[in-house]
Amino acid sequence: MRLATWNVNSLSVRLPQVLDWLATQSPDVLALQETKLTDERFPHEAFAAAGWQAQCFGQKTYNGVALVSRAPMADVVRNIPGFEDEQARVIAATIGTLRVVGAYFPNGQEPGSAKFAYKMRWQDALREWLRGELAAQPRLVLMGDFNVAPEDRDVHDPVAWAGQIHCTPEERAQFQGLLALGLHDAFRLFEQAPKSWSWWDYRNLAFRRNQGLRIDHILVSDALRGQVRACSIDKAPRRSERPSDHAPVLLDLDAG
DNA sequence: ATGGCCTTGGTACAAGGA
Repeated sequence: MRLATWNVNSLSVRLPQVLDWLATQSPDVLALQETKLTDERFPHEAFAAAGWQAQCFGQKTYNGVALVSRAPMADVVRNIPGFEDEQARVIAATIGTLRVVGAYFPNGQEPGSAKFAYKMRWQDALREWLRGELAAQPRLVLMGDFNVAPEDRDVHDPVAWAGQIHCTPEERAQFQGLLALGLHDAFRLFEQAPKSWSWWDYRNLAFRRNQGLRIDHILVSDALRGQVRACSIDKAPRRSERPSDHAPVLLDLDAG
C-alpha cells in the first residue's frame, strides 16, 4: 500500500499535475494541502474520471485540505474536534484498516507573533486529539505539511535559519511531542541522501541550488512501524513547469 | 536588503506563504 502527501499550492493551478502524478506513482491515498478551494469548487469529477474519490475540506483563498483515495473513506473528520478554527487544516478518514490524518500545520509567520501563538495552540489541540485517535485506532498515519524542519540536517543552512520560523526550539519541541505519542518519522526510518528537502523557495533559484527545508512529513504509529518498506521525496514535480514549491512525500507499507 | 517568487481576489496591489 502506498500513501503520499503533497502541498500543491492551489489545486486549481496544479490539478493537471496532480492527475499526472497520480497516474505515474499510483498511490492508494494522497493527502493534499493548500487546495485554496471552497468545497463547491472541488474538482470531484476530474478525480472520479481517473478512478479516484475525494473528501475535501476547503475555504476561499487560503489553506484547504483533501484526501484522494482509490478505496472508500469512512468516519471523515474535518478539523480538530473541540478546537474552534476558521481555517481548514485537517481532514481524517478511515481507509481499509488505516486511520489517515492529513494536515496543513499553521505557518506561524514569525516567532513571538499572534500567528506563532496560534501555531502552538493548534498543535497542542492536534496532539491531544491524536492521543485519543491512536487509542481508538492504533494503525494511524499522520501526514502533511508540518511547517517544521525537525532537525538541523533538515535545513540547507542551519546557521542562517537558526531561530527562524520552522526552526525554533518551540516548533521542534512540538514535533517531538507528536513523536512522544508513539509516532515515527517514516523518512528517518531509512538511510537517506544528505540535503533531502521537501520545499524550496520560489526565489533565488533555490531549487536549482538545492537550498530547501524538509517540512513535509509522514508519521506512522508504533503499530505500523514494522510495515514501513520505504519513504521518499519525489523531486520530479518540482522540476516541472509552474511547480508547487513543495514536493510530494511517499510511503510504502506492507499490505499486511 | 524589510529584496528576490507565486497565488488569490479582482483588475491595483496587499496578504500570505516559508
